[in-house]
Amino acid sequence: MRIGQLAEATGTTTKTLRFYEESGLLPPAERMASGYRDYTDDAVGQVGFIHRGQAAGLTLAQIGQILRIREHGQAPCSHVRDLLGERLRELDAQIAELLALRETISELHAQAAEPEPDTCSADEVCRYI
Amino acid sequence: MRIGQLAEATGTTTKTLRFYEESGLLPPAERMASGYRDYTDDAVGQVGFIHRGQAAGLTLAQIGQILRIREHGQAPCSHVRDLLGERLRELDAQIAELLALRETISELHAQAAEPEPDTCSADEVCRYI
DNA sequence: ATGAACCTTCCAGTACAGTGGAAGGTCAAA
DNA sequence: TTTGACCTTCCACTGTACTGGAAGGTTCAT
Repeated sequence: MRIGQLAEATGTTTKTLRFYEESGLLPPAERMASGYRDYTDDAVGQVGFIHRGQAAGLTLAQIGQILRIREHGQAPCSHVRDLLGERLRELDAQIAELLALRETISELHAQAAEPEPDTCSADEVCRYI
Repeated sequence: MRIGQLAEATGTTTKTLRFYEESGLLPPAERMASGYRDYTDDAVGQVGFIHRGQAAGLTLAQIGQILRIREHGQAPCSHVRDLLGERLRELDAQIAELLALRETISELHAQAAEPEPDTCSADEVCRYI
């Protein structure tokens, strides 16, 4: 399979696949006589793993860690457990922050929903902020 | 006021203040004979406006837009209203996305909380992802 | 006069996950 | 044979908001 076909099969771009290879997330592909990358069907699953990792909120660096543990012949389960736990805590913090921000903005927006004030004092940029 | 004093008064750094000036968020400061930037007290309020804008979830580019409207002598109220409304919609989408992601990760994490499986098939990287 | 603390400019780098484009090679069909 | 789609490498850039550091000038106290 050539890189364009793999890209189509996995819903990504050739640029991204080369970037993944360069980043150590995909093993360097075999090459055809022409120099074109020649992927086996396994590659679809490998890219799928990367995408599932991303969907689970992991960074490419973290996905790379898991892959490297697996390459060393170990089961990366406990590491994955830790990563997911950590991500969960980060997410909770992030969501709380965003909800607080939403409150702030919601109030500002409600105030700003009033008709254009004729009296915007010249010494402030905007009374709503 | 020199730049270090303004930085302290506004809770930021000299690097950041020079960056704001370069980005057009602060008017170029007057200079002393030595070449040092010389700020008036107004600058504290100007930096405060930037910080309040950031706290309201606006980007520096958006804050710059508001400032430029104000410079043209217009009241930027309706523009601010639009920006806040847009930001609110973005936030809602972002929060929904994060909550969905939290669900996904939570499930994966619960599965991964079981004791280390002895049987991790060799053809998958990690059964939890 | 000398050292510390402050200031100046300029260049470059951070994190993240790619994206854009140039210059050139390969392959199949018309 | 030539056109078009595909592939290769390499380098640089995107956006966001700064941050780090070098090399040098200024101010003030000791």
